[in-house]
Amino acid sequence: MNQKLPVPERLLAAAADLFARDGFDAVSVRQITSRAKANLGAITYHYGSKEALFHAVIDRVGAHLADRFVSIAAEKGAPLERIGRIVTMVLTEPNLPAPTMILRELAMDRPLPPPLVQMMQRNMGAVMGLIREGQADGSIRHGDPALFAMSVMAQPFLLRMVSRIPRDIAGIDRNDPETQRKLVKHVVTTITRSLAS
Amino acid sequence: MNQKLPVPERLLAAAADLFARDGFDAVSVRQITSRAKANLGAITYHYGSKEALFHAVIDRVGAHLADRFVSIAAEKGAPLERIGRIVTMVLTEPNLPAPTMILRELAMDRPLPPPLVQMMQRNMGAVMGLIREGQADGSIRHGDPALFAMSVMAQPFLLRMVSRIPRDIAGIDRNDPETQRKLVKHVVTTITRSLAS
DNA sequence: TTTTGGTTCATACGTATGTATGAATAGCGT
DNA sequence: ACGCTATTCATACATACGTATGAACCAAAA
Repeated sequence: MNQKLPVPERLLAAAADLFARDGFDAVSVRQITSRAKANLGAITYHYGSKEALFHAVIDRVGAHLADRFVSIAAEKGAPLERIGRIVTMVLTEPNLPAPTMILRELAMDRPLPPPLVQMMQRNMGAVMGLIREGQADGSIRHGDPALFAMSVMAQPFLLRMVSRIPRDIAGIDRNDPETQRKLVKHVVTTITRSLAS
Repeated sequence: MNQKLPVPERLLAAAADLFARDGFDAVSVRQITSRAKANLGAITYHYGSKEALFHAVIDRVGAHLADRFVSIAAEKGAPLERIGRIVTMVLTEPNLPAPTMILRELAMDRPLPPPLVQMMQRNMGAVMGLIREGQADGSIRHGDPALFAMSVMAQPFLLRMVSRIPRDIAGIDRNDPETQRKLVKHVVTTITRSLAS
């Protein structure tokens, strides 16, 4: 890690790595400060608490994902085509901890971190906008845009984690580039077919 | 809780409730034994360790879910129709902690509990069987049954957690029975359309 | 040069953790 | 009634946790 970064940035980066991989409960303050090469008290001093740092991480990775959604949604192309690009991005972007962190937080029975709610709002907004546009031009069938948006995101978010499943069960090896390409094509096709009029 | 149950069963039930809600890391041995009205040492005595108890819980809830999958897959009806029933079951069955626990474990960067792998194997097997049957009779389009099965499960597994998302973002309130029915209909339709030939 | 405020440090604290252990208890079989 | 095994109990242990704190340090401003 770049020692030249100021301590708050190093803490954020270390926390992002560890929280993305292991989740809030399984990561300790000592692990984060050790990885960031900072003092044990640095988290409390700069962020106030472990939880506040966690929210800062969610804000950082969430904003990044939402930016990508909004950015692709604003590109040229048919609505379904742009939805396909968003789905491809979620499935193929290498450093993208947000989907896993979202799923993990959704699976916990505790209040969602506010930055996560904000990010989901932007993501849903971007996808719902595309769906409404497609419904207006007749390329997407009628239905509740919110439900459609949830369905669009379910597959890529979950199938990003397919590499976690033993190969002989998932039937695919996501570390194989050809299989990865096939998976992306499959997901995009499946989503496109379910939305098209 | 039924005090009449033997201690191992009470521990399993208490652990199932707590692990389902909060996940392995956030639940303590003391919380489980307190809820089960058992002694602090009971977990180590009967199960060997906290982790072993966790695996026993996964085995219990995983076997239950897999049984439901296999049972519905074996019913009468067209393959797509039975897939629809499986999806409906996942979305509507009230006491079904397995989907959330699966997602949570998939979102962690640690080895999957063996009982979870076994359960996924049975679930995938049941759904893939239906897909192959549908492809054989021409009702389901050609494609990799494993990929199709993953896609089938992605939406219901994830959309079970929609109630966790603030209503004005998800656009739906799953506590409202009419919205719940609409959600189920939407998911079944979406999946059916994406599979149909 | 001195002062000031931000930052880092080493240490401490109270609380919590999972596991271990020897003693006590209970129930079953002989 | 006795012996044995399973089970439960209360307590202890070593370790770990997040947060707090006063001291030390550093850089910028006066």
